[in-house]
Amino acid sequence: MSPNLKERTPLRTDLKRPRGTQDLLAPESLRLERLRRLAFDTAREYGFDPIETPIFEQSAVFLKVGESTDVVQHERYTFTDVGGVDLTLRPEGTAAIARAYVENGLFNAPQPVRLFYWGPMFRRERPQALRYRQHTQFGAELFGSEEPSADAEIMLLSTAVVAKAGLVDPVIRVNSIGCSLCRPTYRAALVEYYQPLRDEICEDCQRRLTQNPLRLLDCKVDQPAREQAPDIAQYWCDDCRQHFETVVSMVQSTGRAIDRDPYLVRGFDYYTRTVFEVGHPELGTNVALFGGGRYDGLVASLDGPSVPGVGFGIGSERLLSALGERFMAVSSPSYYVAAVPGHHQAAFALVEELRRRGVTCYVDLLSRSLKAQIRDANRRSDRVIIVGGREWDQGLVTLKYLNTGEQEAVSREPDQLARRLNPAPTA
RNA sequence: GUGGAUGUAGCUCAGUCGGUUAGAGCACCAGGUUGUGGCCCUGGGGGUCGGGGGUUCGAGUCCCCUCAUUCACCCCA
Repeated sequence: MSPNLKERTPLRTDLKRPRGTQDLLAPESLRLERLRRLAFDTAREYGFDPIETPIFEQSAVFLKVGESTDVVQHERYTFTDVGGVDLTLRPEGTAAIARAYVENGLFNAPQPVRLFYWGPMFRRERPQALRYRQHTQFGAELFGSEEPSADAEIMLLSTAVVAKAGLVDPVIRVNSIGCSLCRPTYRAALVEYYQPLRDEICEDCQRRLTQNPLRLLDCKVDQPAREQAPDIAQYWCDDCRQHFETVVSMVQSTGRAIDRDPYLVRGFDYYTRTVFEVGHPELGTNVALFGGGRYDGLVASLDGPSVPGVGFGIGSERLLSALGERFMAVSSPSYYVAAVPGHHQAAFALVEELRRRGVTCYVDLLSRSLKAQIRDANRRSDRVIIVGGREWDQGLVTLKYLNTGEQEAVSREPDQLARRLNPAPTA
C-alpha cells in the first residue's frame, strides 16, 4: 500500500542529529562520492595504496603526539568502553596511520611506504561555517624518506587532487619550521623579541608566548609586532635550508605554484621542517583547504623505529564548497520504465533485465496510473519506456523522450533494447 | 571556551501598534474520462509560530532562561 499522505502526521521529533554534524543528501552526497573516487584514482596514479584504520584508537595514540595540540587536548571525543579501555574518536589521520605503520611492521616493507586514506574525523569544536564536529578527510602519508623529493611528491599529489577536481591554480604556501637542531634557537629568539612587547600583544599571544611561541607568527591581531619579528629563515641550519630550497625548486620544476609564507606554522606538535597549506579565497580568510607537513619524529614517538615521514590532509567539505558548481555530480542517462495498467509485473521484470545489462532505470513501486508514472518520470529522468498494450504483444515497447515529446516503438528483446539504450562507445 | 545575529509549513519567507480561526510561493498528493508528463485549472494534506517560564483580559509579536542555527574569534580540514 502506498502511504496515505492525506493523513500524514506532523513532523514532531527531538531526534535530531548531533550538533556540528550533517546529513548529506543527493546531490551533495553524490558530489562527495565522486570526489572520493577522484581522490582514490589520483592517489593510485601516484603509487599510493589505500589504508583503512579504525575510526577510534587508544587515546594514547593521539596524546603521545599532541601534547600542546588543541585538536587532541581540548577537542577530543573520548570514552571508556565496558572493558575500561580509554578510546578516542580520531581527530586527524596521521597519528593513526603512523601507529598502523609501526604495528604492521611496514618499516620492513620496501621503502618509502605510500599510503592514503579517506574517512571521517571528529573534533569537538564550536561549529561554524565549514567547520564540523565530524568531517571527511582525504589524506596521504609517505614514510621512509627524508629527501626533499618526498615532500614535493606529497605536495604534488595533494594539488593534483584539487586541480583535477577543478580548483584553478592552487598555490601552495610553504615554510620550514626547522629541525631539533635549529628550531630551539629560533624559538628562543622569538621569545626574546616578543617578551618586551608583552603588554602590547593580544591576550591569546601572551598565552602563546609561553605555550607555543611559533604560533605568535600566525596571529591575525598583532600584525605590526610581527613585521619586525625574526624570520626563521635566518636561523635554519644548513641542512634545513638546503632541504627547503630543494623542495621548492622541485615543485617549481613541475609547473605548480609555490610560495614561501614566513608566518606559516601549523597546529600539530609533530611537524618538523616542511609545513604547507593551500587556502582558497572563496573559503574566507582563515580557512585552510588542506595542509600538511613533515614529521620525522612521529613514528619513533609511537614506539617505532626512527623513520621520517611526510603527509597531508584535505577537508572534503571545504574542497567541495570551494569548487561549488564547477564540481557537480555526474549521472549517466537513466530510463523510467512505465507500465500500462495490468503490465506492472512485465515492466518490473524488464527493468531487471535491463539493469543486468548495465542500463540505469527506475520502475514504479506504487502501482500508479500510467499518467502518474509519467509525471513521476518527468522529475527523475528525461526518457521513458512504456510497457504494455498492443506494442508489447508485438514484441515492442515505446521509447519516449520527454524533452522533445518524440516517441518510437522499439524491440523489447532485452539484449537489443539494452544496446539501443546504452550504445557501446564508438572507437 | 569568547562575542554578535537569527529561529513561523518539507523549503524560501510574509505576518502592521500585542487583538478573531496564523498566510503566500515552491514542493507533495488527488482530480480535470477509460494508454502519455511538463503548462494551466480545481481540490487536498501538512504548523503545539524552536522549547520552557513570565507580563497581559489577550502573546507568533514584549521580557527572562534554554536549545539550535549562523557569523566572527580560538583552533583547524
